[in-house]
Amino acid sequence: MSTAKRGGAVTMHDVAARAGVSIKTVSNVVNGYQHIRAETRQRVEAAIADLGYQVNMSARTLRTGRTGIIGLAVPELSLPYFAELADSVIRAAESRGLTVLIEQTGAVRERELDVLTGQRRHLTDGLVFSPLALGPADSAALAVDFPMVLLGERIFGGPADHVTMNNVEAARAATQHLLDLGRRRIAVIGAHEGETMGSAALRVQGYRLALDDAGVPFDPALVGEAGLWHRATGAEAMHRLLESGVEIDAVFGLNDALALGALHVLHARRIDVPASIAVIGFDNIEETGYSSPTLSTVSPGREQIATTAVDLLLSRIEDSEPDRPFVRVIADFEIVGRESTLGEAAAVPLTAAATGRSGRDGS
Amino acid sequence: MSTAKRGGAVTMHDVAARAGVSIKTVSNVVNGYQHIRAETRQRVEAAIADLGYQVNMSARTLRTGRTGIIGLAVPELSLPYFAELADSVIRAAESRGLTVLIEQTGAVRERELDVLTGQRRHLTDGLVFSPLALGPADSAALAVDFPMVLLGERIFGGPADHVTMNNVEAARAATQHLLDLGRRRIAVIGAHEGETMGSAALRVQGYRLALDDAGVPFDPALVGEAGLWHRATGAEAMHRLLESGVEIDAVFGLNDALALGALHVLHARRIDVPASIAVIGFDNIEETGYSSPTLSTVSPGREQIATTAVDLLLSRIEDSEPDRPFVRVIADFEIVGRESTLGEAAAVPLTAAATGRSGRDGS
DNA sequence: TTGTACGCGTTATCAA
DNA sequence: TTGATAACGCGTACAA
Repeated sequence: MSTAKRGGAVTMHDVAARAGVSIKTVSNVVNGYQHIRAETRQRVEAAIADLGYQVNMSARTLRTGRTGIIGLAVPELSLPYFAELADSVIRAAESRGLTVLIEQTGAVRERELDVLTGQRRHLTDGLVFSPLALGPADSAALAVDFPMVLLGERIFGGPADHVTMNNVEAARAATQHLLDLGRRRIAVIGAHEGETMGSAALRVQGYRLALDDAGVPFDPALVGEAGLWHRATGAEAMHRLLESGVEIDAVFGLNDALALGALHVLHARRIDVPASIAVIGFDNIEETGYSSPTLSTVSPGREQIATTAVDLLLSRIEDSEPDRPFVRVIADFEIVGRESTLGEAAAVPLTAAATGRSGRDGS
Repeated sequence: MSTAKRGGAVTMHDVAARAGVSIKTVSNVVNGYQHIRAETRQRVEAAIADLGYQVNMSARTLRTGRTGIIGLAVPELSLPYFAELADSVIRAAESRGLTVLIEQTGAVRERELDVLTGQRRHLTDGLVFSPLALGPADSAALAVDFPMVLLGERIFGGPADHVTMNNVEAARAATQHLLDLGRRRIAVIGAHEGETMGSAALRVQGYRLALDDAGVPFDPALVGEAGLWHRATGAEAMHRLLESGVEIDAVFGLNDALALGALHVLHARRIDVPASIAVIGFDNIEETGYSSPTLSTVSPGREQIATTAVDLLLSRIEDSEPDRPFVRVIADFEIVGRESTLGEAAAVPLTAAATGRSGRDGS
């Protein structure tokens, strides 16, 4: 009936005594062991209900070495994309009987490294990790001896399972969307100078490929740097671009926060979107459906990413496929056209043609 | 050096052997016990570093009964307010050496009750709980035997510590802000029919008090219901109000998501904000500083709420003040005036006069 | 100041 | 099908 925890928790011994069986039998019942006499099982279950017994997870963990908890390390929950991702991961984990422990790294390299070695790892059976600050040079640190799945493409050949999306193709499609609307002076916001492997570099690469295809020359003056992908940095980058006097008729924000920051600045300056400048983002966070104007974006299949990551992690935890090589799963994407590129036409939101691709290959 | 976890974790015994001391001495060093010879301590620390020893949390938990983890139960992380709150709680907990385990209830009553009795409670030392679906009738279920701090005002005299804000006064101030601008036909969005104790009821109450003070008659036709406080429900409520043909010159969204949904509808209908209709929200989520127009709102002192909640919980966990009665802490608030009420004047965001109050009283 | 030995509540091994 | 008993790794009396 009542749950006793503080002050004398009820243990298997108590249940065993009450049911007149041994502790082992109680354990068997609790763990769904099959070969138990129905009558015995019922007695034990009655005793469990009477006493309000609940398994002591610490003891079970100590004994089995498994906690039933997985870690999720993200930069910050106050970034909507990661909050929504966390939501999806928690749901996916829950449906598989797992609990999620979230860690915020602040996208700080040192803290990202901590996540790999810290005490908290002992509380978890595995880790879903979305690194932002680590680079190819940290590849060695990622060779951990516990189950881990990496999200995002920052570390390419890392010694772990990866779930990512086709950043190059998705960015290319987003840029193509702008080109299809007749835009030729397309700025990009959120580039990372000198980076070669991360999402920023890959998305810029897709942007350039689309330009090339269309025979539009690449103009470095149209590239806006932004280290952190926040609304504030997007606003600053947009501001700088406008101040520079360069001609612009479209903006590709490498994520939605950047694009929303840019939208904010354009609105403040009374620049019409999309008539004068069209804007597209990346991530399809919920907010993009409600901004003014609503924001066109790339939908990265968040649910798919979350469930795939949890499943891959679980297969490592359970070691169901012992020597499976590390895989890289590429999630689908989709261009979502809204008012910031289509104008009135998108007032009743419609989803543009799916240009997603997916695949799965060893790595 | 290297972290060994799988395949033969290194234990205190290994460290003790390596350092040539007993396991007890290792334990003393690990736990910062003072009376240890410097030389001994160094030998032990060297052994710990050499072997890459890390404490086994499960064993420690089993022994001490404390996990170092606190639970945080919120409706969903995809609601920006709760994502930002979780961010703050995680930071506050971290600075006090605690880890946070987040649970999503979906604002479903059954799941909120589960949070109080489920297995997960065994993984945590206490719970910070933001219930939405539970009502006064569930008061008994809240009389739990583990440390808990409730967030928000839904259950009034609940048998637990509370951290809340002065919903009535804050809503009154928000409404007053609109009245000060000369608005008289102020709609409110997010009301909950029949509710008497929750945030919705209290905020509506504050709204009515402000109207009374100003001698503005209350008009039920200006009240828009919205069960869930999402952007989508706010948009629907705004839509219904406009369709009803009632005269409106301002809108008070009981939270920011509702107000942003309303803003979206007003924009779609080409209704000028704030010239025709001024809008104010509640929560001061980051998005409000970037919407078009930027959204005036009530800032509830999120950081203060988070740190206070964690501190109260910690005092219960450590039982530092054994028979302290349950307290109700009321956090400060502040009206943040932005473009959606002030128009151009707020183009360079400025924070309006702080009208917050705070207090702490037994309950 | 340090060591010995026991117990926290489970699961697992082996016999019965 | 069930029971007795030994770990799991750590903290802590109590002893030295």
